[in-house]
Amino acid sequence: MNDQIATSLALKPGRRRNLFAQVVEELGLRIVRGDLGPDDPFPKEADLEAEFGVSRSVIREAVKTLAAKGLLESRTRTGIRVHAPMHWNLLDAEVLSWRYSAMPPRQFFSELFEVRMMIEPEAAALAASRATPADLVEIEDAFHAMAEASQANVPGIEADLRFHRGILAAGRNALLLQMGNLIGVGLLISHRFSREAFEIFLPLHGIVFDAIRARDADGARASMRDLLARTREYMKDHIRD
Amino acid sequence: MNDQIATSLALKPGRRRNLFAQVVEELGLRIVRGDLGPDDPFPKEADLEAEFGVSRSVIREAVKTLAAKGLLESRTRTGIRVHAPMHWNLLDAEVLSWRYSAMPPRQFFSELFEVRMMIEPEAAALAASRATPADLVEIEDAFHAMAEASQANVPGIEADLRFHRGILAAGRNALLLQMGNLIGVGLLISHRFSREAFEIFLPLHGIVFDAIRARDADGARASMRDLLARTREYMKDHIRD
DNA sequence: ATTATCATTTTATATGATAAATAGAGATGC
DNA sequence: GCATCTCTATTTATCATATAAAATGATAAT
Repeated sequence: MNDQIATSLALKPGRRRNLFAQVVEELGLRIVRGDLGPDDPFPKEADLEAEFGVSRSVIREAVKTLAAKGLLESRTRTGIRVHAPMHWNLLDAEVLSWRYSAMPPRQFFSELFEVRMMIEPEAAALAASRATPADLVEIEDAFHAMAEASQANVPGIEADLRFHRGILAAGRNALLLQMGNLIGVGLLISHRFSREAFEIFLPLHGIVFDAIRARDADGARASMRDLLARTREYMKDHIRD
Repeated sequence: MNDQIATSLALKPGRRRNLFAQVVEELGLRIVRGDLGPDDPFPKEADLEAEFGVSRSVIREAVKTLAAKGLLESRTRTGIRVHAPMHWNLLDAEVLSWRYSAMPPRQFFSELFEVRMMIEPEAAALAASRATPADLVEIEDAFHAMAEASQANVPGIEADLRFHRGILAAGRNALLLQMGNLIGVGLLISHRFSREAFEIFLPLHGIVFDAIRARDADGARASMRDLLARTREYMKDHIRD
């Protein structure tokens, strides 16, 4: 096989990642974009081999990966079928990023914040009741890293994520921690469309942390809600599609 | 290869599903149970082949599947490494079910309801504002199916799930819909430990639906919160580990 | 009209070979 | 000593080919 022409058609020249990852990403994007719907005939293994110019193992492993994320299903004789969007594992980091690149940023952001608003204030309240000393240290560390990044005028997105994840972790509920991916993409968007947001909202993070450290569940909930609501308002004017 | 002895050791006699699915489940369970932690040396491909008595393709595809669910990572030369639990896709239906079978039911249930309490009341409120006529029909249908199942004294778990999923869908936020898996497992537990719960809480479902149909967001939120809180209370006394 | 049988298509599994990546050992230079 | 560089051995990544199993839809039998 090794059809160079087909290869160059489908596989980007970013030749750093392995073939498997490239095929997964390309097919994942096509599905999430809606190029390939549940009713469209999906190419069978042999066709995908030919199109991407890769071996059967690569195609099969990519298909299994997408199936594991709920994007499709593959059965003997039937072939490959795209699943309806309700079956997709939307909280999976990869699926989330494909979806981000396939949706208008404003809509994506609004959907995302709707869920964050449900989860994070309650998570902060739980953190206030349950945080271990180690949890508090982690959150405080992250906050200091944010402050330093702000001073040094370097992107503090990583520290920001650590801060929010730290709060989720302190809630001591593994399912909550799962929402970390959402926050990650949310921050990515914020930082992409506004450099200032980070510094503007730094003090509000401090208020959240103080409430958690003071074991003030209601205060933690309220201040987290405030932080998120204000960020959402602010970003409304800064995201352009 | 085809080592019959090794095969019989690891693979259950439930010979209905294919080898791939059996290996995925067995390894998934081992990881979620903690038999294989992030620091333990994970068997390499060749060892897994030998242990399960299956070919490389099956092992590789199983490993890719588990990697797609965030349970592990596989790299050249390093081999396979289990990921820390914070990376697991806990909302994936399969991972959720492995986790359920690996945790004390009470703890699992409590963790699960903590998140449902954050999501579903707000989802109900959103549904009250946003539900399309078709959404309302679907929710009502599901409710009637629940009522019929109750009358006929047959398990209405499927209708119950449809009801809750219908509300999530009516919230018109794809990320919310993702929580459907949580609800599914939650119902499975309820129905497993108590046959009566379903009938006891049927009327409360009706109240939620009425509020949504009346476009009463606050009422929908409150009644859903009530339904969940009471279910949680009730189940507290009925789950035994 | 229902069930049984069969042919065909597609994925599932097995195997063996080569390529690529990289952790770790060991050599080198300062 | 300590850093850096080189090489080697190990492991996964990829390719190629063959055979098995599953399941759909047609066809035949009852």
